[in-house]
Amino acid sequence: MKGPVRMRDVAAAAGVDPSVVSRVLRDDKRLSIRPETRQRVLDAIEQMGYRPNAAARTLKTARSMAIGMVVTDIANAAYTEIAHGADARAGQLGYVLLLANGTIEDRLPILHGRVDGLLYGIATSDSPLPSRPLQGMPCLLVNRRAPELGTSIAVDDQTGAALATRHLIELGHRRIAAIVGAATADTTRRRIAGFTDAMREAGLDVSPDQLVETTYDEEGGYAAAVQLLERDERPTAILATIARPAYGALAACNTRGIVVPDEISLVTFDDPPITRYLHPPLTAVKRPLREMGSRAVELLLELVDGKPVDDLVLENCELIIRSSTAPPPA
Amino acid sequence: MKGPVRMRDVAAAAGVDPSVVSRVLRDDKRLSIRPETRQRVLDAIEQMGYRPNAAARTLKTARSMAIGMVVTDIANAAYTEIAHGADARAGQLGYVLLLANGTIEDRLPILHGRVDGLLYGIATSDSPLPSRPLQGMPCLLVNRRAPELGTSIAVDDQTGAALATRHLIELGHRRIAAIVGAATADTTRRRIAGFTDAMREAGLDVSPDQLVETTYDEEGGYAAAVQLLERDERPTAILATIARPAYGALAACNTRGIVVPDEISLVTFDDPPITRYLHPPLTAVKRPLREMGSRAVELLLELVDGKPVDDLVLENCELIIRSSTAPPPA
DNA sequence: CTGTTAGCGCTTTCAA
DNA sequence: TTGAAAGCGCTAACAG
Repeated sequence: MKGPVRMRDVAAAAGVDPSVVSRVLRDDKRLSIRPETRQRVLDAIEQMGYRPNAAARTLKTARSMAIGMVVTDIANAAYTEIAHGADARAGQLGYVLLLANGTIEDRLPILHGRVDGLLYGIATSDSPLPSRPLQGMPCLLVNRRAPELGTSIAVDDQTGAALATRHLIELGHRRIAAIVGAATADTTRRRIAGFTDAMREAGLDVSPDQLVETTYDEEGGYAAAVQLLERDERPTAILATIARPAYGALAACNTRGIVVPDEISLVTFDDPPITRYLHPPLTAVKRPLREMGSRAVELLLELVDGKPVDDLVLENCELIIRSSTAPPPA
Repeated sequence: MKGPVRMRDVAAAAGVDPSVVSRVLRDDKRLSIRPETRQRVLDAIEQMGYRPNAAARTLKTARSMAIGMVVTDIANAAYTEIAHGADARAGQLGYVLLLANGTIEDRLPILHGRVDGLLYGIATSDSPLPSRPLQGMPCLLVNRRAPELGTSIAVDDQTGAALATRHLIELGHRRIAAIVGAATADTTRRRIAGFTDAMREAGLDVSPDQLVETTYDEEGGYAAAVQLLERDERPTAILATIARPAYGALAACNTRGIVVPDEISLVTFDDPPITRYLHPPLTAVKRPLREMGSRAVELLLELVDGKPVDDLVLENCELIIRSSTAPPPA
């Protein structure tokens, strides 16, 4: 036997026309077929191990039943979490989710004709944006808002950051610092806004030096924390608004023998399993990332159907209190 | 303008035949064309934002120029690392890597006709195996060996585990325990073999109770470590042969106030960034995961070309010594 | 130097 | 209850 089994081979084996096989396969309502004939077809399919060719079907129907997700860093836990949610929902709706690494600009040409729509994340708002907006491919920006780029889905980072900040204030902290991402990212702006809101609510001022910028890795958070810890008036609490820098910040405290939470409190963003196995387990703002993935798929498919879709912001950030936060030292 | 731009639209705009556009696009050597005509074509493509339809091209050429990678857990850091390496290499070779979540059995039908070949990982060797072996789709098993499943690529876990064990022995440890994965996984067998080899080399016996089985998450490692720590003759060193359980084991020590490495040494497998930001930073067996991804792509493409391919085992595991290992307490 | 032509494997309308 | 036929958008061999 040479080459893959085609529909016509199955048809020949079952003694019917290829179109009949097609309709059996697709469960065509308008097909009336004798049970025995249908069974012959099904048997032939099974026995020959026939698999429909997706390319041919896609070409014919102009629908691939696949959606793509492009992320710049496939190792980023937040995005794999989103992808998880997206994958599950896509499956329920009869679609496959295909994940590709890279920028949407790079991947768009390659994905064109392979997927019906695209979910994409961008690292910071100053990363290169799709210039010619996405050429007829329905696209949804995930985890970030950017009106100029079209529809997006994001979580309410502002409320999330405020939640954490209020928790620290309620514990009695006054000197609170925040470790934040690139100033150009809108997530950074929103998290800073949440932090500032909560501080102001409590009658506390936020001066620029309470905000320390970090890169998106552990190293950046470590450096940022060191800078804070070396100050004359060391903060009694740190809100690390990004996960990996939060781990770096924790390491900085541990390395210098500054006991968390006795001497300083620490809050992180996001809640992968490792969070509760750190030393100490970290209090965290848990963003609804899976839900973001599943809602993203729903919105994208509306877009694919040509329906108008509004930006969506998920409100339900949650604060998970663990042992990295406590009242400030006396 | 309705619908996507097709090749014939470009051709019409440039005043040439579609086949000319095709050949310009593919850089056909045998095409002789006046520079000005080529430029007209290129301009039309650019100006109309034309993107070739992958489905049509795939159907015609019977090559999708995509390879798939199916992993059961997209959040597993080892697989995202492998995917990273695979993606980079695929890109160099003119392919896209598409990542899908699930088992190969589930995904194979859906991917058929979308990709030219498939990389896949399986969780443990007792997870359901593809019964009808993959129906003409070139497949390569990644990160595990399983002769009955066809060609595979893996790392030399045995040497890796031996490397770590010898390090502990050289530090003076004698009572060493290992936390290991499911007995059915061949990686588990190989790591146990490496551990045992190194112990025997040093004239040390390995009794079954020095091997504690864990699930593949932090919780399992935590539980396994607790069990070890509560023994009358507590081990002075633990080789945790899986990353997430290793973090759990560390947490167990930290929680109970058992100081690593002063009171007990700990070695982990794999070396994601977090490893050196834990408390203390962990000594680790670093497997060449990226390389595994890139070599996997190379092998798979040989398979796609119908060439025979032997199983490959990468030898170059590396021991990264950090501060979680030290001589045993006196 | 450029156009014609015949499909790739499948779906779907229409006819028998 | 089933078959015939056209064509999705593209490529590649061959003609001109």
